[in-house]
Amino acid sequence: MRTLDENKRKAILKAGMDVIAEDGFHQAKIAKIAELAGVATGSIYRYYPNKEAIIVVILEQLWSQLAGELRLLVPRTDMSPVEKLDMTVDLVFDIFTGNTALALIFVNEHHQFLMKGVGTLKDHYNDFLDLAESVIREGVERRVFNANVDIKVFRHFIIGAFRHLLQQWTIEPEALPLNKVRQNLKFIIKNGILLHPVKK
Amino acid sequence: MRTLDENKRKAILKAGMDVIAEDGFHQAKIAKIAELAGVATGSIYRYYPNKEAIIVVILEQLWSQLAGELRLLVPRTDMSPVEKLDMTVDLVFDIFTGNTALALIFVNEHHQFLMKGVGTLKDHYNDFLDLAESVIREGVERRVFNANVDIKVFRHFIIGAFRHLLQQWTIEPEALPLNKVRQNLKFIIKNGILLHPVKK
Amino acid sequence: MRTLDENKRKAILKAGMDVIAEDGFHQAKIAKIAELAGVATGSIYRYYPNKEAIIVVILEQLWSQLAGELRLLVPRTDMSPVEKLDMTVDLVFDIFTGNTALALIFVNEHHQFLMKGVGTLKDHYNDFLDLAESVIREGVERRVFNANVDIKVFRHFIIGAFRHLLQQWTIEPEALPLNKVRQNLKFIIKNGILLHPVKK
Amino acid sequence: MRTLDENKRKAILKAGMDVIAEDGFHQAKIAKIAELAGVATGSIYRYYPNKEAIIVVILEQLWSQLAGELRLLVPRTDMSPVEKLDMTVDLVFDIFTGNTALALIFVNEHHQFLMKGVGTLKDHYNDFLDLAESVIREGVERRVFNANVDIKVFRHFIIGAFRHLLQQWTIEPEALPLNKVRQNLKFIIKNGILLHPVKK
DNA sequence: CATGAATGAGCATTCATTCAT
DNA sequence: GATGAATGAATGCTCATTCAT
Repeated sequence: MRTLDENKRKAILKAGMDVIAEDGFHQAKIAKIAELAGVATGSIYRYYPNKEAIIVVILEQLWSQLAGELRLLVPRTDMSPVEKLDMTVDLVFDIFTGNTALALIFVNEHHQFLMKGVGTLKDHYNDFLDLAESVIREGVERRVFNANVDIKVFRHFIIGAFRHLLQQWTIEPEALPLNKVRQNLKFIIKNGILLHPVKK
Repeated sequence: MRTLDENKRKAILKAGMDVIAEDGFHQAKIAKIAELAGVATGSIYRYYPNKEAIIVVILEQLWSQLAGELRLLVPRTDMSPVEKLDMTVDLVFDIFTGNTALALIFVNEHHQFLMKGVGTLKDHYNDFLDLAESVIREGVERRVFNANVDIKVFRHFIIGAFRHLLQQWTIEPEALPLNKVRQNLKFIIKNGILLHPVKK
Repeated sequence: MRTLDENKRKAILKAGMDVIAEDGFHQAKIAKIAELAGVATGSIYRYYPNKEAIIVVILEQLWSQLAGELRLLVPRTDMSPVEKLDMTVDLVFDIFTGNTALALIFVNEHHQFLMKGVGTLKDHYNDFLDLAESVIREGVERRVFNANVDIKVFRHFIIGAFRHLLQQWTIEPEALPLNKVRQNLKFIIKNGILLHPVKK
Repeated sequence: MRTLDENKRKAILKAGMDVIAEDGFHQAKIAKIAELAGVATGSIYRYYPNKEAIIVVILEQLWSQLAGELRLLVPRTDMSPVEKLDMTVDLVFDIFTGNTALALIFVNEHHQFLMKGVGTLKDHYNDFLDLAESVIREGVERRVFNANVDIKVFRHFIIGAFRHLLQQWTIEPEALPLNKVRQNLKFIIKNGILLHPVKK
């Protein structure tokens, strides 16, 4: 009989998210997470095998959700590649807007756990990347996006730009409102900085 | 009279760079740095007051050098804003090409020490950012760059894109050769992804 | 539910007392205290925040107990000031007789922690001193003790004499039995060394 | 040829006295002593084999000097035992008045090095104690001092009282002027606290 | 299942002393 | 003799994880 309390599992995840966002993964103390979740220290280990598992689940859920939403977007025939690209950006912005803690974790911790290859995190992340890539590819095939731009580079380009902007936003949210960032980001990735571009 | 050996100081810095790049700052052990540098543990502390000072000096030198080079570039009248922008990107790429360890430290550790506000790191970094901004501004004023793009956002945009691409490069250098990255980056920030951009 | 074991807390205190008495506070090693107490190194820190706290509690208890006993003695109307003075000396001798370790800690370490002003040590110590002073004062008021002797000096005088005698006793207990010391101390503080005193 | 500079030797001793008085022996750093003495760290070891030797020499000189002065006092036939006792107290007070650093070292550090039995410290100290004892003994034999008081206890009694009063004086010199202390000390050791002593 | 007390490996830093110059 | 750079042993404390209750 499985009597583990799913509410408690979620409470621990939420507490873990807040504490890790605030203190960073290495500084985040299990005892503090337990206290915030309202459970005993030892109880954490009934729900998660170790501290790492907590953040991995957080990140897995993040990319799993984004991949899921993008999966619905990709095959739509009622949208142009440009609209899909904009929409992809919106998906990502939306998930972090209003969840600063999650943003901080993505910004600061995501990379190291991706590298470690723990759990299914890499799979979910690659799912998302592949789907995003297919959006670009469709644009290239339909001669809307420039075929000279390497898709792989472009993909990393956007993610990196986004990550850093998000990081700056968590530092000074007023100076860098997400709406402005979102709008500028969309514009730049499509048009670049040149006022009179000369495409060949 | 025996004096502090500047070669030893450099050896420690180099060893610190390698170990920190490999293990990350928090996991980097002084004993390992000392061994790699060929000095005794305690000798580290004759040259640097603590572990943090080592990485801070590494980062200060990085930005100090970049700011120095950019400072020479900015006032040049024989180059167009576009050329200056390309050149700025080159400066940054050049310093990391052939120094994977430095790239890793920039990618993984720079942010936290910038936030801590230790030493003159922030000053050097801001110097660089301000100079880069003036390149953009000149382009806008001379109606080469699009005035509708927020300069602050654009700046973070490039840095973030660059940082992430660099990170990916350290992971799989063959799949993402820096030359290709550099070329694509320059292109995208100038022209965006659209094949037939519609500027207003 | 497992709770902090008060027996363990006492065992640590006792072990701390023995090790600190033997090696001195600065040389006393936490690992040695833990081993003597039969607990793990880290367990020490569940009961006491740091090494200093251990000795401070030891000293607080010492003076707290002495002040408590003296507090009962001071208001008694069935005893003369002389009897109270003798009794005060007895209180102090009694607490150290049979506890060489405590004596050593008082003799060697008390002063520095008093100066540091950690915890409530100073309060308890001052309580004791004030009560002792009131014994003297009563004697002076009732014209049994000499008003020409400065009470403050006299107080330090006794404590110092006692501390040093205690120190000697810990060095060669046989050559300086506490009973003999106690008796002589009582005599000298009352009568001095002169055979035929000439009081004015 | 002995070319070691005796002025330098004295400068080190003086610097050692000041630093040890200020920081305590264990916290006193050789580098700080060297700096204060105006010599290089390594030079200290040309004059003293190790840190301990410095304080031992300081204490040896102290007791050697006191014993020397007392040695002249003891055989004098023009003074009564009471005068000699007073004079002995004066000798000791005089050496510390105006040398707070030496007082602090005597108060805080003397005991531990006496115990260690390093150098001739113990000999000089015992010389002094024996001479002081002979003063008392003379008083007892001439029926001026009370034979019932154990000389050994009395000796420790005075030293302890003195040490503690000196310690208090270094803490709050204004509240406890040495003149007042000296006068009270002399009075108490002779007459005790009783207004109407009843000697048997 | 829940609890929280117990565990113990792990590490940056200090500083008396040495010794190459 | 003088210097001061180099050495490296030594230790209090943290905290993720375990496990007795």
